[in-house]
Amino acid sequence: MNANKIPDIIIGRLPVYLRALQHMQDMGLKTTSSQELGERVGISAAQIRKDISQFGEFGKQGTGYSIEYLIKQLREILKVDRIWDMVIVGAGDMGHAVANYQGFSDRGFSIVAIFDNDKSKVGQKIGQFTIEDSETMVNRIKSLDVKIAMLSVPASAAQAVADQLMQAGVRAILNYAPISLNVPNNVKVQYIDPSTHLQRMTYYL
Amino acid sequence: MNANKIPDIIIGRLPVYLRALQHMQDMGLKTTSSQELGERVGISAAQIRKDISQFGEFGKQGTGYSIEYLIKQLREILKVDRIWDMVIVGAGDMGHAVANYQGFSDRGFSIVAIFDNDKSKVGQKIGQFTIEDSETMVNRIKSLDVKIAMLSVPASAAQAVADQLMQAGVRAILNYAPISLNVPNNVKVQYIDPSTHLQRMTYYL
DNA sequence: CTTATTTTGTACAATTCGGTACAAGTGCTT
DNA sequence: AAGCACTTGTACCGAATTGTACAAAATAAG
Repeated sequence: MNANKIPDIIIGRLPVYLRALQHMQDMGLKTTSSQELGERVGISAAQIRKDISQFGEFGKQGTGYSIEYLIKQLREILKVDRIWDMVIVGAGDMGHAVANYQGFSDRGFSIVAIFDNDKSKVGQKIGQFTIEDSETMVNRIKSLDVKIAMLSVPASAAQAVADQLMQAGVRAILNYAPISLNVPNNVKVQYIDPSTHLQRMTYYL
Repeated sequence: MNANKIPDIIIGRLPVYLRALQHMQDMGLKTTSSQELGERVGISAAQIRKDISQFGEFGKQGTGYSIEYLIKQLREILKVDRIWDMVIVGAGDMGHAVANYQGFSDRGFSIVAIFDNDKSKVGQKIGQFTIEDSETMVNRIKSLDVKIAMLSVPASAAQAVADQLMQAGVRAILNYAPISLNVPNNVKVQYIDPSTHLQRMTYYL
């Protein structure tokens, strides 16, 4: 792996490649080519080859890539060759749906705690989790040494909660609240706002 | 407004600007500058000016932009100066959460029907909606003339359902299933896969 | 009325990104 | 063992995107 600075945009495509490769592996395939992978994910073969070659020579001329090996490499590059603990803040409908989602463990993530500031929710169960009080959140996250949080609180509370999360040592936030967060450079945010995603498409209708 | 082809990447930023502007309006602000807006959304002021100026001269030197006017313009550009009907396919946890989400109507969208292929769910209520049978989906969507769908079925079913949706005339799909969809050029897809979003951040941790 | 301050829209420059094309390696067939 | 089909990794180039800088317009202050 080069010590070069890899562009964000490339890093952003790797999880898509990884997801497609795992799907192919589940279907029993052993090898693939940049051509085939490209058709699956809707990206040109050359782009995929160039992206992957940023990190090493993982393919073999004439035969393509070993799916198992490429998955292993991508998981290492993306640091999901391990399990990351996460917390959820906000136990509304979205918090519930995310907490019940079964798709995290296969992809490198595990929920370890859920918080809400509504005292009437505290103590209730979501699956195997018990909703904890937001007031205890910062210390709890510190003691669990959690670096990733999913934020599913109302927009009006999102920045304040994000500030608390950062104070607790969180470095990556998946933000379901429909508002842009202000964070320093060493904290990453990804946004999931269905209305924003939809508005990106209506222009073309 | 120029008839020029506007790059996707610019269209993608407009909903973020719009969301921030609506937030500012809710706070009672009347005008803003590219500087202020940029700080809010984490994009350079010059970038914002250039993006907006693609569509016309909406600002005034010395004072900036009227928030109300700019919102109006952006809503027209993005075609959310109207209400788009949408359907949800898949009434699992995520389908439920999306169906109960209250944030669509303010932003140009309205859910009109929910489908599932599980006969035991058909007829059950989610909020004011009754889950309908997938078998009736294509004709129902055609008769409702719906162009936008949210896809919250398992990955294994997603492509087949997407094909049905397109057959029914759907032109924009918000895909919650963790798989890349194969669609023709005249159909738009946006992806919401929390694991993929998370994997985009772990690289930097 | 004049001057200082703010802010837009855009010309120009720099950088980043993606596509094209191909040498070279691999395996298969004959 | 020679020829063929396939595929990678990369050099090169053009396109797309972003940053810099500033003229011009609007307002505010004195």
